[in-house]
Amino acid sequence: MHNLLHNLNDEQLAAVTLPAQSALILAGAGSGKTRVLTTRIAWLIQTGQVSPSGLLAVTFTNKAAKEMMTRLSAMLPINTRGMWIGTFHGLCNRLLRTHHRDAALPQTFQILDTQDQLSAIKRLIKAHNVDDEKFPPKEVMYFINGAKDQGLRADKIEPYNADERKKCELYQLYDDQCQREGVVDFAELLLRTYELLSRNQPLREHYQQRFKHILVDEFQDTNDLQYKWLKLLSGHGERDGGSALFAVGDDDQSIYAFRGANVGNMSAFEREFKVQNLIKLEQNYRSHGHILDAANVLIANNSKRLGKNLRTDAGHGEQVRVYEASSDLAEAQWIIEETKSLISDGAARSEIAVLYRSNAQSRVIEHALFSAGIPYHVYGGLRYFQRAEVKHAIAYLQLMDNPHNDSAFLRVVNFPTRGIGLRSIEALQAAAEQHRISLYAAVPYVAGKAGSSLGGFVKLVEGARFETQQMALPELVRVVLEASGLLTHYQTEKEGADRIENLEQMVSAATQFVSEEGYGQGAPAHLGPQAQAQAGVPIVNEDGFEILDADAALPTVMSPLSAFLSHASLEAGDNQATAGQEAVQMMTVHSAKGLEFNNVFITGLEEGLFPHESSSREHDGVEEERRLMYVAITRARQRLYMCFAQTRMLHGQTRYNMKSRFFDELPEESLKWLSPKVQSHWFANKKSAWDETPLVGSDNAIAQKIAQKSPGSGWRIGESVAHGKFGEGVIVNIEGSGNNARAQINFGSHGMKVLDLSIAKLERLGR
DNA sequence: AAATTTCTAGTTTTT
DNA sequence: CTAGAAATTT
Repeated sequence: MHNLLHNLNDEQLAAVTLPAQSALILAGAGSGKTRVLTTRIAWLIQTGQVSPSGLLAVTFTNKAAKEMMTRLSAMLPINTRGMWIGTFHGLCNRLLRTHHRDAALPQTFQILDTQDQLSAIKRLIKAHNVDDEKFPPKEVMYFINGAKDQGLRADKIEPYNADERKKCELYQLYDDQCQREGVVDFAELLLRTYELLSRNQPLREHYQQRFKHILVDEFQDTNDLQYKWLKLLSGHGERDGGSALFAVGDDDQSIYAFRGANVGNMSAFEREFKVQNLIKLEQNYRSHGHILDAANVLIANNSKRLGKNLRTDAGHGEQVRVYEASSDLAEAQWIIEETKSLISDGAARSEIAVLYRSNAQSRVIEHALFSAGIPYHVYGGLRYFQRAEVKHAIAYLQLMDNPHNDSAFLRVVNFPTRGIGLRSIEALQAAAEQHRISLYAAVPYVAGKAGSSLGGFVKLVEGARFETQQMALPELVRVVLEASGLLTHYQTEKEGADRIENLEQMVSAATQFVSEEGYGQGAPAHLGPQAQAQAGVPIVNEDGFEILDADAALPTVMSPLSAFLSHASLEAGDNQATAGQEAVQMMTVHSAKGLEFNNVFITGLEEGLFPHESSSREHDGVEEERRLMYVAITRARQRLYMCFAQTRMLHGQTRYNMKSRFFDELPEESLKWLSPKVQSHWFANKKSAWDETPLVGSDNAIAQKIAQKSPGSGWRIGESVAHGKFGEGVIVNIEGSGNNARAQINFGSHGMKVLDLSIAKLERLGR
């Protein structure tokens, strides 16, 4: 038994072997968080404290869930497939499929991804003649999702003003529309499950008693609804004790507030669950000392922290290399040079990561890497199931499984084109609106030519369903690709080769899905759970309430087709981990979270970019940016580079930025400035002046000197200056001349100022 | 229905 | 500037 616990440090061991009570594990970057989580599960099972079916492990990404299962399989000889390990959304999907009746959903309900949701809202706004200038669909979507993420239905929101009242109305209409169509969005999966369990006592108690242990990864990323969901499921405040909730997270790596994550859940959890077991994992196994020092010193500038300090046994290692480039192009060029020398020193390309704050920054660097002939891989493009052609194919499959999905209907009713134009659709929408039914169901109500062409489309879908009745999923997919006319369509299109390839790939995706998810290879794709079920034994509880437990994996509650469609929505496919050739890894800092590399470049460290300018407007925005910087730094194992540029093209305009404030928050001794640290003759001269005369006097003297010597003209755009009150800044623009010359200066955190050059006391920071 | 022009927004992302 | 959507023309 104890081999499991081998090689754990004291902190880790303590966390793994905690008693069955609520616990909060503050797991620093690179402290072996996943290891603790999986070993804890293995230990609980191996010591007989809980059976594999008695615990629930929740993650945010499929990748993390898979990783956990893989590691667990390696530790214990158990089948992890049937275990309750998954994402919030995946687990909710499983519960809702099993209890679809109680949740008031059709068994074949479908999941809208963000694109589908947006188009559904656009449709709604149009149908109700709402001004989309005043209520942009995106904004309405954020409003709805934001409300759902807090667990709020439309009728529970107290609108601030008329606009918000309208949004609530739209929210309600949207929910009605989804209900009619038999579709749910991502947030709905969680909210619906939450409501199901809170309203249905026998069901709730069943699952509460079942899950003796609940383990949550990345707890700092939970939103309000997810926290409520966990509280409910753990039976907090209901039964004695409730289940043991084991939360693992790092408040310093909370970087998803913008999508509803609430770090406050960590302290709320500690308080509300009266957590006695708080363990900090502070031993870092990833980074060398200077890198860790930089991270520690930087993050200490944040006020709202639970408090944690990483340490390493690895020794200081190299200093962080800092480079100031004259332009974004020069920055990219420098990255190329350093990358080349890393590679020639034997570094693997895949161990070199270039990180940036926003995607727009990747272009220049990509271009430079391309010109230099260095292979690279950019993370975060379109994912497989998001590609237009794949979404089209999916839409046909969706219609076969649930014809009332209007989003799917509209996507393909005239694609490939079959003479169903705008007027036909409008007639159909009118009929659907009138009878309050789906577009598909409204087809018989449309008369004339439009009616017959629409009828043809319905026949196509029905025909495909009939034809594929006895087929296994991969075969079904192939038939639908043909019958829909998609393959033919792209064959005739000149640039359709890639798209055809993607469509073909769907057959193999289906094959892989069927074998991995445990569907009998030849099982008919349409076959309902009843026909397949050999598991899923009904459970009768004390009240005589019959529950079909969502016990075994999905095959018992879903047809292969439904399951595949859920899979397509919930797991949009990897764009990550294209572990193809050896390539330099390029990604945003956000997507670098959880990864590590021997060599890391953090680029574009400029005020306005990183920290991003919009962060200063948000509550605790700069603290979040600082955490983001902390995440970036802690990705590096051995060598870390930081760089910034004096000028940068952004939105077609040249911008002059100051270096990031984060440089002032890093320990001097851990940094090695490769370019001269903004010192020139002027600066040097100024220094001697400082020595001779008191502060204020010297400032004045220099300002006068400047004013006399070169009234207005001596300054140039892009130049760095310092001001007694506003600190360091960059001249962005100069207007007027002579004694009237005024300069627009970007003082970073102090904002943009326009100063009269003959009056303002400016000193030059040479470049 | 396809091709062309015009407009417009422009952090971060998973499910 | 520039990608992607929307509007407009052919």
